[in-house]
Amino acid sequence: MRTLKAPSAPTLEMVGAHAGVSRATVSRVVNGSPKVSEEIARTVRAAIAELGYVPNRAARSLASKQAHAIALVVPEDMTRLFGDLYLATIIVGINDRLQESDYVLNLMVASTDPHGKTMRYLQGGNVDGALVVSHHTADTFLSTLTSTIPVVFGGRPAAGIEGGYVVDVDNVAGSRTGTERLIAIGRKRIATITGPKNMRVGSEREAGFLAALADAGLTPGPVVEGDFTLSGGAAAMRTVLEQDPSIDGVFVASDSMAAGAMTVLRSMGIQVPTDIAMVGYDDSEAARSTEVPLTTVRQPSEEMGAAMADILIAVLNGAEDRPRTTILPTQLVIRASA
Amino acid sequence: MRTLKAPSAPTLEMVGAHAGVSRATVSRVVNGSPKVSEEIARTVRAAIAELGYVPNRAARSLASKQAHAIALVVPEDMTRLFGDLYLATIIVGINDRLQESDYVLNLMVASTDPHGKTMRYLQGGNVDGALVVSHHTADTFLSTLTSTIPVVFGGRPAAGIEGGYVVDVDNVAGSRTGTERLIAIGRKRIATITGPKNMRVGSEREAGFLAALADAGLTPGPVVEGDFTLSGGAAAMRTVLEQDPSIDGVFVASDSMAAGAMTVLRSMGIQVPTDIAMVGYDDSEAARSTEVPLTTVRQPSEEMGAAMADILIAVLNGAEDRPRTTILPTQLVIRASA
DNA sequence: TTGTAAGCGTTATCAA
DNA sequence: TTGATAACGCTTACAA
Repeated sequence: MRTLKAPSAPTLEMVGAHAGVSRATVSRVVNGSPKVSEEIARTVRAAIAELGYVPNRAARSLASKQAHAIALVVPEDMTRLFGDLYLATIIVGINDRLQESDYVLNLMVASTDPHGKTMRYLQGGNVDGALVVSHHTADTFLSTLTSTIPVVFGGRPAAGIEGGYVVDVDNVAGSRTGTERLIAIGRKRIATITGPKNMRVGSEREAGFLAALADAGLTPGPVVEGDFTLSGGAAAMRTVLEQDPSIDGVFVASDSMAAGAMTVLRSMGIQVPTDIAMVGYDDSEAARSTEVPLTTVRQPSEEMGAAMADILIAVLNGAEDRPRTTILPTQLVIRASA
Repeated sequence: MRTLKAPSAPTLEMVGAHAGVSRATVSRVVNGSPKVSEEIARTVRAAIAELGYVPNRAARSLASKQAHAIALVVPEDMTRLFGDLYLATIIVGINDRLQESDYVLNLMVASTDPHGKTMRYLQGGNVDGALVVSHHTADTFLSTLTSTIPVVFGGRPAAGIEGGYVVDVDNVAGSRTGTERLIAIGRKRIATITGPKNMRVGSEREAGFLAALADAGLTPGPVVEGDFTLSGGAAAMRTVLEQDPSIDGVFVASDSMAAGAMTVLRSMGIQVPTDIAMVGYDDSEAARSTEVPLTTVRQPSEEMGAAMADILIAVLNGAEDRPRTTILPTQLVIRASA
């Protein structure tokens, strides 16, 4: 049952009274001002703990003209596209860092109303900065944003977008490393199943594959385009085998496709990795669930989220010297398939 | 076109000056108070438009004691577990409704610090209500919340949790429908791969399966417990076949497991649906990516998010008569596997 | 180092 | 129907 009048949340004033100091002093302690004697600070902290004081964000924002909030902007299609852990994991990474700050995350799904409320909200001083999970598909309306508030993109945004910081994964190096694994274990006739070539990730991963082979002086086997789905991977695998039944290794640009490809090999009685070694990409759950556990290239999604948050917070704190682009390394995860 | 010094956002005062009225009147117009003469209202609206006035959320919250914010609380393990579209889709649904209101969504990943900042933040008047995506796993610390602010759970929370509203999916009816599909196409010897039995969804879906068979007067085939993963589904499928090689249908409690199960059938040369018909659950991306597109039971995730938001907003607007529990129906999606 | 006091932009209570 | 005028809880010069 609710009391007639809920005991209102403790204020600075009340904490001050409790600790025998003024509200200003409490404010200083809360904000970690150095000019407070350690003794008083201790008393105040005790009072804060005892009363369970939490700063009122509205009041704080009003007085300081800072929102103490960060927007997480997710293009709508992302929410539909990304079944895999990508988004969720990035969020975990972001959250990790934000938890230590006193910023709050405002989730905005963009594009339901691209030019209206969302933008006005973002530009209206309601958030101090924005994190955009773009995965290379960012809408251009976001470029307006970068001139108003600090923005960090996760994944390089579309070409037209100026300004902002970018955290990205080195796709070329990643697929190069994956391919090199195949070369290192002695495979000579190596094919690849790529992502859609009109997607940046698709072409970048193909580039890394080709570069690794070129460096090793090997001629590439069949290069077949896939669509990042399980069935697409299966279909592509069949095409690869039609084009060249003699291959002994295949680099597949996503784990889902690799899982599909593996079922095809299995059904044809081709042994992995004995007959054909296989390397995937993503280190998603699929990589652990295939019959032969998949050697794959891990994307540091959680680190990516953490880096995005770190950069934005640093910039909000006045860091001027941050590089505009941060490239995170990928990591080869060796399992049984190669 | 930008001035040297960004002109600070227009305030009520400025709009008032522009329109020749007091700030109070402007406030009334903004909030649609009926007691303003239409003529003045028009003038004020013109001034608002001309100046591009947007209310300052912080000031408004401070004065009205309403945060105009809603927390979306996601237990941390959810972010790890739910690769499938479940979470993302619910968020889309929530967002859909919130976009029309003037509430903002605060994303909170719970449990990094269960008893500390998050709870205090939630209870400190920083949000007006909370949406908890519990999927039956809600931590009990959330029960404290329900006595402070309105809470809507998506998925029935753990037993100990009192209060709050619940939006849930009818799992029993869903799996019953899925199983009935198998029966309808003439299968007689039907097995099931269940979810973990200690999870509510797991046991509920098993119950629906058994109920459908009982109604049809059929004896259940093997009932094997899975873990909702692809490889778990594969392993369970092998167990099913060991226990009874003669089955002609299988109801699988998640699409991921169904995908895994299907690879096993395929590798054994068993045709789907000719030899064994299969029905999955979730209608996740996996259902469209399997070799034989999966007939499956769709969870209305987006509608679930929308319902959660609707209910919370209604309650925040003073609705007292809302039922505490809302059950959403599932839907059978027929593809090729059954 | 600490306290006083003036805002921050709204809402809401009174009078007028 | 309108306009003054207090709050709301916090930050931040400015004094002490």
